[in-house]
Amino acid sequence: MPRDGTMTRTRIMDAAEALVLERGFAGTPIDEVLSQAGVTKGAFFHHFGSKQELAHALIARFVELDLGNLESKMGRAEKLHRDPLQQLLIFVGLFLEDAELLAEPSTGCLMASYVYEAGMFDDHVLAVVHDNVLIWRKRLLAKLEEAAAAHPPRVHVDLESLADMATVVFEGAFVVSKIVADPAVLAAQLEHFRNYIELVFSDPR
Amino acid sequence: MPRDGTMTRTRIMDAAEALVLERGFAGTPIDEVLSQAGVTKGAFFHHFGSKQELAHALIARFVELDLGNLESKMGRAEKLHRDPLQQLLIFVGLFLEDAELLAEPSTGCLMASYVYEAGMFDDHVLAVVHDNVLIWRKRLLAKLEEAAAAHPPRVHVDLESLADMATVVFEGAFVVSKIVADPAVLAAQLEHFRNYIELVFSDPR
DNA sequence: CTTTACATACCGACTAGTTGGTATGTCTAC
DNA sequence: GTAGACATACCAACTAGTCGGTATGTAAAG
Repeated sequence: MPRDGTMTRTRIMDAAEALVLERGFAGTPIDEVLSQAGVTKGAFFHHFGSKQELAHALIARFVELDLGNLESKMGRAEKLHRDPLQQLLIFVGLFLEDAELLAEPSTGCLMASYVYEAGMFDDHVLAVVHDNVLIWRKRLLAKLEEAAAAHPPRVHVDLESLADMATVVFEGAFVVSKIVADPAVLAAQLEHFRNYIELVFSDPR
Repeated sequence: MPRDGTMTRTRIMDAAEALVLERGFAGTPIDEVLSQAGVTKGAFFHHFGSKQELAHALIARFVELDLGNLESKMGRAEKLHRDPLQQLLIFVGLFLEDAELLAEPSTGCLMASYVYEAGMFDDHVLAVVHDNVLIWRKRLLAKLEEAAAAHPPRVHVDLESLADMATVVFEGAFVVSKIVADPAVLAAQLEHFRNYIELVFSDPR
């Protein structure tokens, strides 16, 4: 085996992701990525055939981490309680824990960044984003249906869109958090989301 | 006065806004705007001193319309009912009416588009976005405090972040709606938001 | 153990095309 | 005629991508 290039590749991707989240994909020239990562143009085009290929690598890595986070937290929630409603509340709570540690506004979500430049990417890249959101929907919907079976909702709610609400809260909170330059926005919104679920399914007294 | 240029100016801005929402600001070359608007480079630089000046004009117009929408709907809600909680629910309902008319996903929010390219804009431009979100927060917070006074919340909620939740829902729903290519997302999320407010303030029975 | 062969990792000058912006001229309404 | 509303030609800087070449590691033949 020749020398290992994964270090260089990772440094390029780290620098690129940070820049894309701050300036957008089209607003991030390759040269800027290179100087941030401390590598040369030759190294870049050795690892990525084109800028578009970098875009794909970035979103693929982002989504993989995101799905890992989803599964990890859902798995922990499922082990921490037997009741599906409580599992959901714990699941949100685990994200809340993370959110409360933020010292400055999150750099945002690469998916949203891409969506607001959708015209720059081919369908291949956008499909990764699309699939990820549908996986979140499916995973949360299944859990919501379990919860609804055990705890009949006190008001009528559409469960599929309630599942989507998780993604909506994250994406919306990222945007607002950046606008008002306040890292606490995400935690506060997650708390409202948890409240809502609790109120919807709480047994009427 | 010689010929009226407001028509040309508007056409440039309309074309630019559509393109920016689809491809981002950096991803939208002036030439593309020109061909879409059917005007020439001379016309463009007659109306805007620079591309950055176009960015400012776009967000200023967007925010002005947005604030008009806020005030208009809040005003209508306040005339349709005397109780502040009901006013809030009607307020959200009026946005819901609009959302239900959407035949395809909204083109999104220019503020979010700018935030995900924040590094491209000067503080002057970003401040317009910041101020707008704070105005929404202030307006809704005042109404929420009235509502809370008349209807003590059944659970503890932070009213300021609940006010922000309106913006969060819009921004988040725009993103998700675009990702899953479904115009119904916004209406569904607004309904959840309305439900939540109702559940929080509903008098316990 | 050393030489040869070969593969991956990387370098940096160069190019073809694009982009924001300018310079200058023309037309039109008053 | 003059001032604002355009049009056309043009430029300098930038950008993605290329290309010939080098460095460094593995593996097998001698």
